[in-house]
Amino acid sequence: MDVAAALRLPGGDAAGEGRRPGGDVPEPGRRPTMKDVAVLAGVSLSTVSRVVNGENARPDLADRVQHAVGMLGYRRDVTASTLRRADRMSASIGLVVADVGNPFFAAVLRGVEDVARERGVLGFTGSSDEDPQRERELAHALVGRRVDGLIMAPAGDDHSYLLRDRKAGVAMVFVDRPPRYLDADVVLSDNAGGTAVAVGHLRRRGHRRIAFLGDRERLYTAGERLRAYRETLIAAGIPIEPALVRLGLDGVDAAVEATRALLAAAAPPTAIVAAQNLLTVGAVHALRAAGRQHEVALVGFDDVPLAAAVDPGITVVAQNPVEMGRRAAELLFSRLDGHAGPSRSLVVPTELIPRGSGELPGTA
Amino acid sequence: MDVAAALRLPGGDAAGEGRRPGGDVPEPGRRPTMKDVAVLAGVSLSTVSRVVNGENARPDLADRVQHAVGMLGYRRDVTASTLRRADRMSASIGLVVADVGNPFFAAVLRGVEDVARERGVLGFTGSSDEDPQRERELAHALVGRRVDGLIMAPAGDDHSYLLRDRKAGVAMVFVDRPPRYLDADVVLSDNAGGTAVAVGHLRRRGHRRIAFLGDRERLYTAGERLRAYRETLIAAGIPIEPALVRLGLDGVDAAVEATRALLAAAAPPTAIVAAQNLLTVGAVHALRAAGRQHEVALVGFDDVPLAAAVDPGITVVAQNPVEMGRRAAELLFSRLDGHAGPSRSLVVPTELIPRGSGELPGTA
DNA sequence: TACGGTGGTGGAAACGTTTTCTGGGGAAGC
DNA sequence: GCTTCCCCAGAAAACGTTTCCACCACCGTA
Repeated sequence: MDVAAALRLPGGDAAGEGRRPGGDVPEPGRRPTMKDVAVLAGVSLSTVSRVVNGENARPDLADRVQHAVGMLGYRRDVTASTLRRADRMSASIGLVVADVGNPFFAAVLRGVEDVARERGVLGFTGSSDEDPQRERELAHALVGRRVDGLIMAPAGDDHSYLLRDRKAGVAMVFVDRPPRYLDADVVLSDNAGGTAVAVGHLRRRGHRRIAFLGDRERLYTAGERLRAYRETLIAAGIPIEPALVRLGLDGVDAAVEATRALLAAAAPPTAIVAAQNLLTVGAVHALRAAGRQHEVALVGFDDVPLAAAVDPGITVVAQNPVEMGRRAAELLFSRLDGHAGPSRSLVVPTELIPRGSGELPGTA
Repeated sequence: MDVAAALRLPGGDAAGEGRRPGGDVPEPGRRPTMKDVAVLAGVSLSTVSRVVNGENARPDLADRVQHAVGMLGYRRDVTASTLRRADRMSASIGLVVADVGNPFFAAVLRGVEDVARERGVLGFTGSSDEDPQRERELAHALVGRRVDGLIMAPAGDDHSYLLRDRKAGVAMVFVDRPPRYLDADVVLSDNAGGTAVAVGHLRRRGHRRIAFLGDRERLYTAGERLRAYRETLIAAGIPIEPALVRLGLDGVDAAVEATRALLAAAAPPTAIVAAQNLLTVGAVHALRAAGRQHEVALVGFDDVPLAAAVDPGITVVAQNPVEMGRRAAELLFSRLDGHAGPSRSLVVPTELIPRGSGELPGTA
């Protein structure tokens, strides 16, 4: 029986690539719908829907439907389904991070995917590039695609614009950085604790002149780490020396330049805390270029590949981005499953990994 | 005028977080639709649609609509729009790579996003983990969400299952690896050329005993690099020594182990080619652990951060994953724009970056 | 035998949007 | 002044699906 002809479908000759006479317009190709399946199986549309969704139907009818589905290669249209169904669920979520290409955020995304996969949920991903405006556009674009939930590493400093969407039922979880003017679940690294450990570690090796390389202050993580740096030093009775604090560094090159300037100063630091993965890489390069990598101590925040292979090995305060992503996804799905309690806040611990660079002694 | 009351909307008190009496069920919250806008603006549904889509309408009516849109916070439902519109475009694409968390693929995704962003297109991302079955499931899930196109770094060895979807109008481009049993656009790295350069580079330093660390052979890139390794050696009159070829390595640890075994052998290699980023990292660690990093040469395929900071610096054949992603996206969008020519195949060049490890002399 | 309950079917409405179609109003042309 | 044409507003159908509802057949029980 020629199924395709019966239904006026373009014909399912899966092996027929290129069998068409050359040069004709590629036919648009209609996709089989439930109605097609219903006709072929000789049942009603509703029955097809029920069978496809696994609700119970008369066994013989179910068989006919399954068979027709197979013949036509029918696949349910999730978007149409979402539009109609009572719960409006799309099995899709939106992810906004600073940069998909940054290994830290890539790992976060991976963590989210691990959890989402088990539920058959797919995620849209987008990079804000630390631009609040772009973050907003992304969030709107995602909501417009009717995602069930949003996981964001926000760049902006006002997230009240999301209120309306949350009220409309969009679940949201923030990761790496908390929202502002919006009360929502959040998963953070132990920024302050990790930084305090880093500074303390250097202090115990006798360092007093500890420099700080920081990202743009408006970013939450940068602010937290800077704050902890200052507080830890002050608690140790060491005054903050502004010349040793370099902020607003937005990448490897900026860190190289800042480190070079620090080393060239009249009173250079004996140790450096690099508050972000790219800044650590920059500091390493600058230290080596100056030939002082065995002299000036370094502790980085966030681990980097090959950190153990350089000489000296780079001591870091490692984060756990995959775990952060997983946790964020778990919080999100618990909301989608109906959990309605007050917002939760999780802190994923950091771990100091000594590898050499952080154990160089201070000139006490 | 109380807009919300007029339309039976939940009420837009954006500042009213928590004003609800505690403990009540969070109301589901209906989202305003075009119909609501139409009622408020006192025009017909079609007029709202036209205004929202920027078609020309009477200025005074357009103003009323815009105003109503603002008051209600109306946002168009892209999924419903896709369902109805003639071209069925969703402004969404699907991306399937081996692992979102691998820096190489993360960079590819970033390249794709750069191009997609300009068009207001958002991408779903998923990791196949090199599992053909998982790849298939992902592709189906994406098509079920009615993406306009697919960009895939395939794991499987038969992609004819995508034929039906391509016929139905889904554009597809393959990246990093070509499809099989399917004729489609593809963007590749110069795997063979890059490997030949790597081997030639070592040859010129007098190396004859050059080992090869390779990924699972069934992966296209792994196969290509292995082939080029063999061919280059044979062309140079050097017979392949099976003991020096270690395949099937699926990560850092496997590479560490393989390198350790190579070094411990009776006749160890004087140089190593590591055919993938993670394998390079593993080789570096093993060489250092054995204290032979200044003795056994190393060239890696695909660059890694900090490669310049280790001692010796790691010579690599760098790929350009961001560019690969961009090119793939450009090919995809050209198809979506109606380009109907035969499949195109792009090769993105690689670049040898000498940093020291590849310039160690062979014991000629 | 009559009756209410149960389980499952098919028809039809609905989701939020775009598009086709019909019709009215005004401008232009005779 | 009348016709023709064009532009654009509004009504209604359609996209592919789920859900509501009416209905039927069958079962067990009174």
